[in-house]
Amino acid sequence: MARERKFSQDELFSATKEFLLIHGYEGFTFLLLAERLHISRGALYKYYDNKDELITSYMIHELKQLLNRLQEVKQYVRFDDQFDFLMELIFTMPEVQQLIIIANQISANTNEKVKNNKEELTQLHMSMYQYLSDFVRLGRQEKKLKENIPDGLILGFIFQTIAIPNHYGVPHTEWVASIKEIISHGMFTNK
Amino acid sequence: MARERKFSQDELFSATKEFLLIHGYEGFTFLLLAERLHISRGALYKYYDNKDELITSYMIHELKQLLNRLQEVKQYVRFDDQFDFLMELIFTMPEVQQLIIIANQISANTNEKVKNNKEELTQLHMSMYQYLSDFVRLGRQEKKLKENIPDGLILGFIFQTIAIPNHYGVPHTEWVASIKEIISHGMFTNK
DNA sequence: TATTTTAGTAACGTTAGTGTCACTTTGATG
DNA sequence: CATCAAAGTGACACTAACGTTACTAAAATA
Repeated sequence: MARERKFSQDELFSATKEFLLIHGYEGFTFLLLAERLHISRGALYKYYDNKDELITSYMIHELKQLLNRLQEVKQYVRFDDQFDFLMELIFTMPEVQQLIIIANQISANTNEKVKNNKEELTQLHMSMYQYLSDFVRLGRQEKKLKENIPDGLILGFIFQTIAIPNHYGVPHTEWVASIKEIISHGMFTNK
Repeated sequence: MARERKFSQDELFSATKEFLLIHGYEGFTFLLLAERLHISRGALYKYYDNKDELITSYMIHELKQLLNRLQEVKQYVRFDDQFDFLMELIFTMPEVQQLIIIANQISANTNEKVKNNKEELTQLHMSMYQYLSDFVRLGRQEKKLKENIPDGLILGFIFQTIAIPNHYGVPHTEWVASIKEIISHGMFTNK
């Protein structure tokens, strides 16, 4: 290496995440990022040809981390334990859902690197889906999950409910416990 | 009137909705809209000073419609019936959640009209919240809702679950029935 | 210490969106 | 049919983001 960088990849990616969540795909710019990192806009082009390449690279990083932690689910034998683990995991990365949606706005691009990145993202998605459908399969084997509810909805509930805004600042543990309660046994009493 | 408009307010608003959902707040432009309506960009400035004013006006229109239909909830006396009505209603406007989030990106603006529009939107939100908290109160009175679950989460579940993507194209009635089932009694069997 | 390699800068032309304005078009009304 | 008011146009100046490039700065190494 000839000269030290003024910023770390970690700083770059966490700023990327922040701005993507605030401004969305179209509102995300290299200038914004450059200012945050105290470098000039031009410097960023040393590493990424355009924002699609940067964003997809960041998303690969983010999904790899998620996948890494997701595979720990295998350590749990019983469905209930897998469920608890999954809920905890997802609550540590509540923005991932939204980021995936934002990243999907990246259209078919002429850039070769972006194409490759998008393919890698698809692979990562599929790996994630593998773990999740194993989880559902286990639940069905153990007869823990109601038979008539489609797989996609079971996973959808688990992933979507973390995005419910906690407007009134209910304490985290209480909030999570309530969500797990509803997903498991509903919000209705049996009266 | 001196001359007929080339577009109706309905066309304008439905295009606005479409582009907002596709491109988000920052990606929404007057040119996009003008092309869709087969008019020049300049013509739009006859009606709205800028995109914030257009978007807030559109959102007022959208929320008024929702509120209009929401107040029918009063016609139902029993909590269960109100619940059914609410679920059906929300499923007819699944994008409203996302649109509200997008509209919230509009920052404090110097334009007086935009300020007024934003205030009107706040009012509409509060009216909506009134109906919804009446609904929750009824559920608690009838002892239909579990006591330990916070209000915000009950409403959050109802509003958030409509955004779960039905990737595998489960038929609508089946999908809605399953969502109601989970919200009411959970996805777990009692074994 | 001279060389090489990488990091970063600053300026350029380009493109796309913004808001404005003088102008033309259209159709209803006196 | 002349007039007027609203609808619509197209050009203008401006700004912000884009991607490129010739350049300078810094640090490792030979």
